[in-house]
Amino acid sequence: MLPKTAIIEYNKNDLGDEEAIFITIYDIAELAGVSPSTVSRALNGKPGVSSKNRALIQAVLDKYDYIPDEAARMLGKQRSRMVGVVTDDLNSKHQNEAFARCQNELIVNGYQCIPRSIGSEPDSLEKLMAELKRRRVEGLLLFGLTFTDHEHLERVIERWLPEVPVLLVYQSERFNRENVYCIGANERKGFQHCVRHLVERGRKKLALIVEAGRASRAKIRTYFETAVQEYPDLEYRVYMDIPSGAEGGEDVVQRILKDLPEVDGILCTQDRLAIEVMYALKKQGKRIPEDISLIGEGNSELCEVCRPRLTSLDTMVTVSSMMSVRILMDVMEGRSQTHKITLEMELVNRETL
Amino acid sequence: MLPKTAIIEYNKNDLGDEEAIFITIYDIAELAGVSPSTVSRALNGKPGVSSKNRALIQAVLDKYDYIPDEAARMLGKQRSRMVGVVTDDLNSKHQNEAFARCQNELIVNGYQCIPRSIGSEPDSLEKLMAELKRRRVEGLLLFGLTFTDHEHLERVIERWLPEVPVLLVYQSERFNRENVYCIGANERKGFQHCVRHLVERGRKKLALIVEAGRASRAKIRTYFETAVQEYPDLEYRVYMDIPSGAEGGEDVVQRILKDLPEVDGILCTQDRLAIEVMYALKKQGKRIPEDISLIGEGNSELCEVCRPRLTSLDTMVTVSSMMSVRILMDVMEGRSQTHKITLEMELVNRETL
DNA sequence: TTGTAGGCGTTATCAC
DNA sequence: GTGATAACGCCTACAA
Repeated sequence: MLPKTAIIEYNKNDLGDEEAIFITIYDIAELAGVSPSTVSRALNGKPGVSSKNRALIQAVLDKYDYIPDEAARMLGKQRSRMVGVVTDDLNSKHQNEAFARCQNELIVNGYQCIPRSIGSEPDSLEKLMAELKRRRVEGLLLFGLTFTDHEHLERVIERWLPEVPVLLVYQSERFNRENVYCIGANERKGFQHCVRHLVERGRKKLALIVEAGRASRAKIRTYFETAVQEYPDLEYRVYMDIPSGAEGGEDVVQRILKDLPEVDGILCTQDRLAIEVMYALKKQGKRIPEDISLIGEGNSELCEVCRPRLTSLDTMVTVSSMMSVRILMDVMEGRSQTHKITLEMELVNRETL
Repeated sequence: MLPKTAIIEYNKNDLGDEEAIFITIYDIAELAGVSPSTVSRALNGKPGVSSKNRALIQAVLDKYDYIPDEAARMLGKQRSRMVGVVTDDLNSKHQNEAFARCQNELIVNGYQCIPRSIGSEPDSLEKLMAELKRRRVEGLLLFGLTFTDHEHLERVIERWLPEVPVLLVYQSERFNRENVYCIGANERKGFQHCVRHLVERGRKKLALIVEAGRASRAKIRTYFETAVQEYPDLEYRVYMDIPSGAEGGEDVVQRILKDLPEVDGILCTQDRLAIEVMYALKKQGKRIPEDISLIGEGNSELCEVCRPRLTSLDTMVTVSSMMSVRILMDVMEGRSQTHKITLEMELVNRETL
């Protein structure tokens, strides 16, 4: 039925070196004895193709493992169905995982994902956005806590992607631009919550430990301090920029025990560091949680692996990232206009409170 | 100098609803008073443009934040500069991290990354490859240990991407296809190594614990058994498909202590599970490592977080993934033809051997 | 050095 | 239902 030679001829014609040769709808059309437009219609499941032809074309398509060229397709219908996914920290397990999940979700929704990660150089954001514009993204997911200069961010978006929906994940500040959305957790309430729990346990002398490199360091400190100041008889100390390795833990514990020898409640904004602090405290003869309550932040796998198991404030990064694609899709398909979503953090109690 | 109205007119012409309008090299050409081809040459830094024109064009480019359309570009020069990056396990922290790093490395090398992850359905690999062909990938990174049916894999590659270099990461079996490369660790020697270390510690009664869902389960068992059998006076038991949560640990410890009450060396092929085993053993009154030596696999962050710190076999996944992009690039740019790279695993001794 | 014209593989708009 | 024909935006001979 079908002339099997057509493809071979085609290949022979064009084959210069050993370049990969792709067959086109023209080839398919010729093989099926119809016109390219009919093939295109059949390919896209559009009406206006007789079922006889449809079957015939399908047979040829299958036979030659034909796959349409995506670039040509994008150019043809002016539509990329791409969304950019940007993260700001290669080393964050949470973000890497979020990344993987989002990418998957996007594909399920019929979109492609353009993964990027952003360095700390000030113009890298600018470059990134230009790149994304070049690829005609129809949406953008911006993960991360580094984006702290909101005016700058707003300007960059205005310049490069003024029309495409941008979702800021892990960010709870409402933006003014119509095309910018955000989802984040309520840190203020989260820390309030922790302090309240410590107080309810009868803790009076608290310490806050913030790990080095945390972008939201200043805000966190404020949240903690205002929460503590609601209880007049509390004493507290704050320790900023503590490196998160074993040394960092030992060090800060030394300092705390010197400053506040009767410390009985510690809130540490990173699980990894909290665990080091815990071991350092035990080394000093302190019992956890009998003598000192300890709360970490992140609710990571690590909490289950240390002993006692670490009580930790879940910052909802997993939930945020799971929701992010859905939210973006809603916006992109005009189903929703919610510009700001705030999640409540959750204190996951294990054995150290 | 430059007629500022051109763009605005262009926009007016074409603006149906509120679609995003992109300016083209034709617009730039008109604005700069040159031909489109000259703009194209300038854009790509090609010779054959007077420095006067080059500067002029650049000015217009900058002024209008012009960004070329990537789809059109791909279509024009028949080149995608894309490489597919496929992982097989969304939950693997190692893979997610590898993912992020590779993506970054690829961009540094001037390539784009098409991220994918693959499910367990048998035809998902086919679909994936078709998709990648559609996007004209010029290279492929296949991460993962799930790809255990090598003939199938070979057939799929043959069908969809017979010409593009494919690098199998975490895979040490040499393939016959010219376009297939692999990098992986020497598991056989790794396990031999562990057993030898246990023997050197004077351990006589060993247990191997393999976590549930491990694709290479059978091979691992063989490697362990042959290693053990080199020492005639060793006793051993193998426990397969143990779920890696806390319950799994307790359970398997019960079984081991029943089967082999004087067990003094345990090798567990997953850090997480090894740690649960450790805690379960301690609960049974065993001292680690005085009574029982324990070795995990993966050398993950968890090893540092438990007490005693877990000695673990590093499977070189981090190194493999760091190297993978470089290797693929070497192949793609014709610098190398090494089809198989094998890394030696490393036993990282902490406190449980 | 510059411009013209044709091609890349699709989709979309029309006639028929 | 079908098939020319013209976009889509860029690249690249080839000609000037």
